[in-house]
Amino acid sequence: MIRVPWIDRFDGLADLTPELRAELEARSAVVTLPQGRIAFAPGHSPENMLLLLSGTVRVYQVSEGGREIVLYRVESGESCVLTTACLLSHEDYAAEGVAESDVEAVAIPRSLFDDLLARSKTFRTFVFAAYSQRIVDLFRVIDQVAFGRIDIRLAERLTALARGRSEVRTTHQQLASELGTAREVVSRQLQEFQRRGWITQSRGAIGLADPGSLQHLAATPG
Amino acid sequence: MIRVPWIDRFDGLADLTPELRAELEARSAVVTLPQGRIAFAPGHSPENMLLLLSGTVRVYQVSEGGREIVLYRVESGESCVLTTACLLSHEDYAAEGVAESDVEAVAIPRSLFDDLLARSKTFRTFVFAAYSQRIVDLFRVIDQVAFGRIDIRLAERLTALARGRSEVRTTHQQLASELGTAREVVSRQLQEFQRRGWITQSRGAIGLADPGSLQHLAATPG
DNA sequence: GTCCGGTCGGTGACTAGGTCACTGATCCGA
DNA sequence: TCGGATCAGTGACCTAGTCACCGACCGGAC
Repeated sequence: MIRVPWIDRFDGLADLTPELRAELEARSAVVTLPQGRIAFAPGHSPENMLLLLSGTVRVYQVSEGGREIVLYRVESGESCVLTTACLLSHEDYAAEGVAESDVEAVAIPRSLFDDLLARSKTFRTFVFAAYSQRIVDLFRVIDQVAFGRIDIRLAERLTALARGRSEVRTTHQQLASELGTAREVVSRQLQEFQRRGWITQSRGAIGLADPGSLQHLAATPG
Repeated sequence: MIRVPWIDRFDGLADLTPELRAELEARSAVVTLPQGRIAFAPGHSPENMLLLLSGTVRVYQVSEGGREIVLYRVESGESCVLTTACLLSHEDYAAEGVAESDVEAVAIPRSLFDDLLARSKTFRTFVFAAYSQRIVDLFRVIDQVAFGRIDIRLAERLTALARGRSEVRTTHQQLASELGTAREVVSRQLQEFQRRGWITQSRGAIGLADPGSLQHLAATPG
C-alpha cells in the first residue's frame, strides 16, 4: 500500500541516522483507524504516539453542558503530539480525538518514543517542533473564542472545511460544535451569508457560491 | 539566601542521579527577575528554561485589538515549560510572560536542557509532566471562555487572587484582562457582588467580605 | 403507497455580555 | 493647588447565546 518509506513523509525525521531509522521502522507499526473511531478520550489515554500518513484526526473538547469545541486537527504528515505528554507523564486528558476519515498512521509505542527521545537530537527537535505548533494552535483558539467575531470565525471555518471544493457536507449543529457556539447562531449567520449570495444551503450541505467574499470576511481583522 | 539545594524543591527532579544533579547545579544559574520584568514575549524567545524558586510569572496573550487574557501562572516549584518548545524548535511565541512579583529562578540553558533530555529519563518525565499540566490549563481556559459564565469566572478569579487573604489589590481593568473581558463588564459584576454584600470596593482594591459565598458561586457548575 | 420517529433547520422572545461615549472621583507629582 | 493620569460608574446600544417551539425532510416499517 505504501511504497516509499513512511519516514520520508515527515520532514523532521529525514535526518535520523540509518541505525535509528531502522529501529524506528522495526519497532513501530502502521495501523488504520476506521472513520469515526475514537483515537483517545478522557480516562482512556493512548498507548502510542501516532504519526498520520493519511486522513485526519479531529481533536475537540466536550464541556460539562455537553457542548463541544474543536481544538485542532491532526493532518497527514503531522503527529498527535499532545498525547505524548500523557504517554510519558501518565496524566489523563481532557480532550477527545476521533478519526474524521479513515486514518492510516504509524504507532510509536511508549518505550520506543522514550528511547528515541534519549538517543536522537533530531527526534527531540521533531517532537518539540510539533508541540510548538499545537500550542500555538491552542493560543489561536483562545484568542478567537475570547475576542473573535462569530461571522468571521464561521467564514474562516467554512473556507477551511471546503479545502478548495465548492461544497461542504456538514450540518449547522456540526459547525456550531466546530466553533463552540450554538446551532441557532450558526443558522442565523448562514442565512445572512445566503442573503448576500455567498452560499447556498440544502439539508446537510452548504454550497460556496462566492468563496472569495467568504475568504475576504475571514481575513478581516478584529 | 537559599540553603537547601534548589533541586530538592522540584519533586520530579529528586530522583536524578548524583552525577546529573551535580551537572545540573554546575551548568545552571540562579537568576532574579524584578517585578514587572518581561520574561519572554513574541519575537523575543527565551534563551533559558526557567524553574521558579520564588515569585510568580503571569503568562498572558494580547489580541490584535490590544485586549488581554491570562493563560496561566507559573508558581514557585513549577517550570516555564511551554517556552522549552521554542527553546528546541526555535519557534516564536504568541504569548508573553511577565514577573508578577520579584522572581528567583534557575535558568537552564538550551544546551543543558537538551543534554538532560538525552541522558535522564527522570528529566524527560519531569518535562512532559510539566507539559501535561500546562496543556490541561489551556484546555480549561478554552472551556471557561467558550462556555463559562462571567460571574462565576470572576468569583473564581477573585478567590484565587486573594490566596486566602481578605483583600485583593487590583483594578477592574486588570480583572478584565485576567478573564479576557471588558472593564465595564467587571465593574457591573462587582457592583452586583457588592450589592449582595460579598465584597467591598475601594479604588484599586477589593475586600472580600464573604469569601464563602464567592467560593460557592465559583463552584456552581454551568 | 403512508405512517412514524429522528434529524435538520427556522423563528421569535428573551438574556448575558461586549461596545461606545461620556462622566465624575481620586491620586499624585509639578 | 493645579493638571494630567488613572480609576470607576453609567446609559444606550449591539452581538451572541438561550429557550421554546415549529415545520420540513429523510428513511425505514408496514
